[in-house]
Amino acid sequence: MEVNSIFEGIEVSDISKMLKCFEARKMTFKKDRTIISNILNAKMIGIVLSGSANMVRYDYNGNRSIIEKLETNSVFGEVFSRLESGMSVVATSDCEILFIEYDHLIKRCKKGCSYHNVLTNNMLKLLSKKVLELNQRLEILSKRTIRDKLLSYFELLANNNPKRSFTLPFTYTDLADYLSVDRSAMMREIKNLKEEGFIKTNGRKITLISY
Amino acid sequence: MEVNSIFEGIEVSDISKMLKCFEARKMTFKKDRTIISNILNAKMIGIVLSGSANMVRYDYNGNRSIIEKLETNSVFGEVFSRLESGMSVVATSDCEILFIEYDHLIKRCKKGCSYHNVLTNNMLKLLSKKVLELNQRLEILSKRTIRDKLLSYFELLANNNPKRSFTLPFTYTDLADYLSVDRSAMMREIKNLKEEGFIKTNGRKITLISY
DNA sequence: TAAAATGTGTTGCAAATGCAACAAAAAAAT
DNA sequence: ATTTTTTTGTTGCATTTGCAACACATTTTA
Repeated sequence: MEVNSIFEGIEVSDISKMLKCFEARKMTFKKDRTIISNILNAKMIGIVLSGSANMVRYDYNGNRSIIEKLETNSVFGEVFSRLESGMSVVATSDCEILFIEYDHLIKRCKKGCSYHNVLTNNMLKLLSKKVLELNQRLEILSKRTIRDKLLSYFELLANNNPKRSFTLPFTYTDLADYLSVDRSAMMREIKNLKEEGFIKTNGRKITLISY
Repeated sequence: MEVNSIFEGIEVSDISKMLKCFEARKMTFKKDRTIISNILNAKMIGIVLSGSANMVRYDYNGNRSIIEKLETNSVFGEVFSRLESGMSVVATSDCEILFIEYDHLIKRCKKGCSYHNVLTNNMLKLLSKKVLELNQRLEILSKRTIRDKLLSYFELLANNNPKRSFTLPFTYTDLADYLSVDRSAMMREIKNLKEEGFIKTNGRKITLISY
């Protein structure tokens, strides 16, 4: 079975007990506020309880790269996804983030909370999922041309949909940052793909054409 | 503490008991032989017991990408690193691979092997490590130019070394595939970096110059 | 609802990259 | 020790990409 939340399969009453035991802290952030920036020290993980965020990095040229899209229940931070220099997490909508020290999660707590096993297994499955997603991301970025990057990303999005049609999960501007390419060059390539009959678009809704 | 092997902290005698319980199979491969190609079905994981291998993919243009370098103790396969279409694992030296079904690892076995917890924790740490590595890889590939890709990869390699000097872990030809760029273009850029005084090279030994 | 900010679509041009092809060096195989 | 294969280093040229600069549409904010 698919695990979506790190607390899946644990009673709500037990969760709040655990959180005390972990000294977890919940914080809220408005849209576009920076949740974390340049954290190198704390071995903290963050859990998106509600809302969404992007993990981004700006290089010295001012180019933004969207490293990762964080939806509700996403886990980020040291271990889950290293926050290296220049990286930050920015809220893309109002959101609630729960911060927990990583070590608390891993080590059996002294009070012998009975749900540590479930938690560990959930972590395992979430991490596996993340590895999968990272590999998909890598596959896309390892493509040599913008065209191939677009097509393999589109393929991924269309994969679940029998009509080979999907809606982009963000703006075209963000898409360019996600694929790490110049926006105008990307738009040009999308235009080419349309003219050559590979795709149809209607705003952010895209349909792949199968010859 | 750093975990390097999935069986770390488990007695050798217990390991062999477990392996029986898991129906694990050990196979040996000669250098350059394909270990797995296009496995989509089996939820197997492979553990490199000795030797090394590369996880590679060829696109329809025949371009090879080195997705991942697998050293001794690396874990690969479904969950750890999805083997998508076109991907394969190729031995880069004679090696021994242990194959285990993923579900066996996760589920408590019926016979109640006592070391399952240790195993799960090791998995967790190995996975965390892998996520970290994947993120580093992503950071490199998300750089927009060959120059920046080279520099951030070199930075990574030099990071441990106070002399800011290191030896490439593979050939320049492989490096190009690892960075997903054209080899000749990469060589040209390395030449530029040398001429502009950013690096010095002596074969595969490279030194970063800090102005 | 008016003004401001952000996103979309487009283009010319310069710069970076990929491709093809080659010679020479180094490594591996016989 | 010779041959064969692989790797390194290089270049000209075509293609792709990034950059800058727009106009217009859409969304957000005041």
